Amino acid sequence: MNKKNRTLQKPTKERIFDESLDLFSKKGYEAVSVREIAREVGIRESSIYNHYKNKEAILDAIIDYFKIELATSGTPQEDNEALIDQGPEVFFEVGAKTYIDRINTPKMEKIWRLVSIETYHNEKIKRFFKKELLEEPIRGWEEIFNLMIEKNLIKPVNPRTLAYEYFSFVIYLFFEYFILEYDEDFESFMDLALEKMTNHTEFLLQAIKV
Amino acid sequence: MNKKNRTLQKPTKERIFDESLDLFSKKGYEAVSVREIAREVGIRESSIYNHYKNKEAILDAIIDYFKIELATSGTPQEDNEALIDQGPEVFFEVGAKTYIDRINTPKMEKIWRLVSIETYHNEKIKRFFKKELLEEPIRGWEEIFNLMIEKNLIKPVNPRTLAYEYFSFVIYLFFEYFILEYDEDFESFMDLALEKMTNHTEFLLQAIKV
DNA sequence: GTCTATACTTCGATAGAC
DNA sequence: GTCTATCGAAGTATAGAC
Repeated sequence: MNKKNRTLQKPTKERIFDESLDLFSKKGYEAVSVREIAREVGIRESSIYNHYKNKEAILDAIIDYFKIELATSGTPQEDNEALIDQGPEVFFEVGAKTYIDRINTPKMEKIWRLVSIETYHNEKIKRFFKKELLEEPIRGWEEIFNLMIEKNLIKPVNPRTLAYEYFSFVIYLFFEYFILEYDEDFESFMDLALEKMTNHTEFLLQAIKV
Repeated sequence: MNKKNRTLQKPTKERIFDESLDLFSKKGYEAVSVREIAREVGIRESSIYNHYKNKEAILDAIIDYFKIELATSGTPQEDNEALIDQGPEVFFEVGAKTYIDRINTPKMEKIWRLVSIETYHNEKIKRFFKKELLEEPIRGWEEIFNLMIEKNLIKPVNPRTLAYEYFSFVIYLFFEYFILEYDEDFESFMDLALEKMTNHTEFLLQAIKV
């Protein structure tokens, strides 16, 4: 490849990252060989090791990227306080937007899929999922519902119960999409998922409104 | 091994089944080798092939066993009709009992775990999960809620929405247990899960009671 | 039905030339 | 930084003796 073409292309390390993510998210980490990654990138497998220590290091890089992207997305904690006074409707809307924003690029969508399918047997991913994608959001929503109750915006139901009521449905939708229907059409799934989520929040709202 | 000991022992085919299930549910299908199964059973790997055509045939046998066990458990359809008149409380109780019954033996618990972790990348298991463990129950619960509305036992909320409200939480609990917390203590998880499920059904009940 | 022996394949990873 | 060449380990599966 001449110099001109090379300057037009992404660096090899980034191409390894992208192709690995593509393959991992489609087939699972174990089912993808280093040879296969190399073939897709267009280099020999031994050249991979000039960029990453081993296969696992590629996975680690992907997870690190995911953590950083998640950390810089979503609503800042301080804004929550101001939003709460506007009532639960606004909050559910912002909440839904936050989750959608987090899968809004093809890259992030692939990593979500990868995290979903590898959680069960990669200890690092599992701990990350439990802590950052389950316990932390539940805790956050509990706090939000608690404040709403204090401000008399909703009925005084146990805020932890409400957090589970709201968030278990989100987890369910993620499960449905990334585990069971990932191959199918994204657009039509998303339409249906949004409709389900709307029904869910409307039901919840109806149940707790003062 | 002499004849007396052999008669006291399970047939080799059953021991292959049991050890395979044990290993698959702990480590995942791909991560278990035929050699490893053979070692646990106490025979050579080549002897496995006298009982099962190949590794995949063992998995198929496990899934078949699971299907049969599921089909013969649970509440018969006809009984539903009679139960509905007793109101939603009774139904939620029976529903919870049904799901618990289905993981009530160590063998069934292991298969649940196996199905949960292999769904993402075994096409047969995925189709089975989607159809029998998700769509069919949702459809069943929709029908139940629909009848309750007709009999004026609950508020006239969209029965499909109610089915999702109820059942997405069940899926969530299964996900939490089999994917995220399987290693941990079953008893203490079960206590917490039952408490969560009780909170959930109480909340739902409160929201839809006439 | 179990054994030994082995064929055959694929994997991750390294050494060293260029 | 990429290549050729190759290693050792591990995998599934089969043939044939007992």
